[in-house]
Amino acid sequence: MPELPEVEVTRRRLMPELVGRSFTGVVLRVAKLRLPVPAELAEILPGLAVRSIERRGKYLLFDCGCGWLLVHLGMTGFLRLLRSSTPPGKHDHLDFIFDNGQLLRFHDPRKFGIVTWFTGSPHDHPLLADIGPEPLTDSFSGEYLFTATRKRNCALKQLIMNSSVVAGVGNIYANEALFRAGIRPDRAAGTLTHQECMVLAGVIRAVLEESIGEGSTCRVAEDTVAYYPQNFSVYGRGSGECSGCGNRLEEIRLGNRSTVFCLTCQK
DNA sequence: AGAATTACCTGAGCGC
DNA sequence: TGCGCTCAGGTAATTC
Repeated sequence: MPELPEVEVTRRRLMPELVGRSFTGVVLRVAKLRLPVPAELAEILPGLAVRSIERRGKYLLFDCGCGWLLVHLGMTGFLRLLRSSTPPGKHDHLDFIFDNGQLLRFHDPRKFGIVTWFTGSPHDHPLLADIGPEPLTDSFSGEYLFTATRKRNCALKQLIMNSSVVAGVGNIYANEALFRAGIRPDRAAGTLTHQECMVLAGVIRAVLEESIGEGSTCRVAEDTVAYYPQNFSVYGRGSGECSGCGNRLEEIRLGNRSTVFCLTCQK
């Protein structure tokens, strides 16, 4: 389940390997992802070099000069760099072959991912145009969050998971951030005080940065990938005890998403 | 406009 | 052993 930290770690891992490299080929085995993978990639990409790899929310953007390769890992997707002779396995839907004998392989059992191509400005792409501020930049702040929560009656957790409010906060880090901020996930967003917004914005940034810093959330070895070896305070601990007070954690569903919190520590 | 619901997909885990 | 069920969850589309 790649969330923003996993996507960022992937970006940082791929940058030094791929920037300056040219595509020599594309092997498309399964095109039916969340959006169809355009077959034209095989004609477009060869000869183009990767100038940079950027990230917007959970989307990876490979800058190819005349256009962009847009990749989303969905729920179960990941990208691996392999020798170009490595035989594909199950769910290895797509390979990008590079001029140094490496291939970038897209693997995604649930096919919730996206691989597509576009030209023009990322700001204008329909998948990217409405994404809110990046939580790791100054465009996301307590002040912003205070404004964004005014007159909003939805549950706070659903609001911070709304990508048009803030980019890239998924279920895991929404649960974790609210626990650390001491705020109940089912609070109506509009009831947050200015001070609570300041705390929450800082905590969202902190949990994401810590996860990126650990770098271990997306550990990629030869042919094994493990997401989230670290321990979470509340996520996945529905029947466990609160690390703060020892009381039993509460598990509810918000927007059909598993939501875990502490009735004592979160107000 | 905002909020709630649904669709997409496969593997793991469970009860029987 | 295996069937059928539920759950996991990002996000766009749809509906209210």
